Amino acid sequence: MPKARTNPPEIAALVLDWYDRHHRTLPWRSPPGTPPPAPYRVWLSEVMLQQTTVPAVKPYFEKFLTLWPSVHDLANAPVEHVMEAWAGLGYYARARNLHKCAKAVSEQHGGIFPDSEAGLLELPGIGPYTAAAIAAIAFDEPAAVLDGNIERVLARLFAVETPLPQARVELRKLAAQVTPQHRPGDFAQAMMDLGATVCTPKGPDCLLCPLQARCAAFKRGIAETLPRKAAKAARPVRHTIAFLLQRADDGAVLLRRRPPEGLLGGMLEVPSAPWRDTPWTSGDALDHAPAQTDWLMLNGDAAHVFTHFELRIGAMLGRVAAREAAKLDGQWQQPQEAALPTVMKKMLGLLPTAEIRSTKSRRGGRARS
DNA sequence: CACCCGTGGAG
DNA sequence: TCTCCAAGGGT
Repeated sequence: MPKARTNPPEIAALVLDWYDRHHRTLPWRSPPGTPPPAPYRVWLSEVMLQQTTVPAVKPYFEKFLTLWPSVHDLANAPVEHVMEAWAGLGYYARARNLHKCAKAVSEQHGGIFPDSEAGLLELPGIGPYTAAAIAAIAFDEPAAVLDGNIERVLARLFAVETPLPQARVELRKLAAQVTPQHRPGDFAQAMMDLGATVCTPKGPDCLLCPLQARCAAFKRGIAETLPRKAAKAARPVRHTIAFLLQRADDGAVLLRRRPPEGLLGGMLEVPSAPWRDTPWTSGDALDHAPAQTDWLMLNGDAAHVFTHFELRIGAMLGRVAAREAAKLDGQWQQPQEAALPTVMKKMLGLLPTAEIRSTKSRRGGRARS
């Protein structure tokens, strides 16, 4: 177990000094040295930022604050509305847990977030990283924050050559050693900014790094090779056929609510044949159609990449009269207006252009592929 | 620990 | 086109 060769307080001082000169202004952040943002804002931003980039989060953060200015507002909102507002951001369990957490804080903590790392850790959707980040940023607690950025900075600073995820034990220890008692929140954000803008995964800009003189990996010329990681598994391909069923009078499409857990849990979906590892023929897929009608195979297709598999999507087009539509399970929405996960929007994107508009003016017309 | 869980941007 | 991966959490 390599020992830190540098003086931890010196590391923090260098990083904080760099942060004072280079910090970025973000909607959920207070400038260095000023009072921290409300815990609600810190929590909301940290959950949204889990495995998600800053540019992707910005508009969602603003939208949520407008819709639900306080944790009570969010707690009192129907979970369906929260899922809808989250649509497109990904990792939908976060939205479910966000709502659960808001209810817990609102109803069990009087609307006040716990101010300790341990207390925060007990809330839904708040894991080790987020608990430490909120404690440090919102409550000025010297919690050791460790995210992907900080892992990279520390792995390089101390030349940790053990591959992830095993290296985490050591990295946690190093994070604790380096975390200062003073301005721990600014320090955590500074380390993450450093990782995001200077100590980047590829092509780190070591010449601009405030820690260059202390960086063991830079000294050995191996900065870019760290942290080491275990090889990833190949991504399998799965196949489905989307059933684009339109209501004849207004062009609305049939959508269904997915089960609450698992992939895209709780989100709306376009009905589709089971996602399997072999391609479908139109005949086989029809066994899974949501209604008996004339189905037309469309020529277009689409693909969507998930974390652990790729989905290839064909589509069939069907049409039912309003009276028949009312009998089917699910809900009818205009294709452009539905708040859907991206993969479902791609399915709707397979609708022939003429079919997306209201079909009122061309009733009886036949779909073409 | 291993696996599951989205998305879009960068190189 | 393809690979990597971003302020991780739940199970």
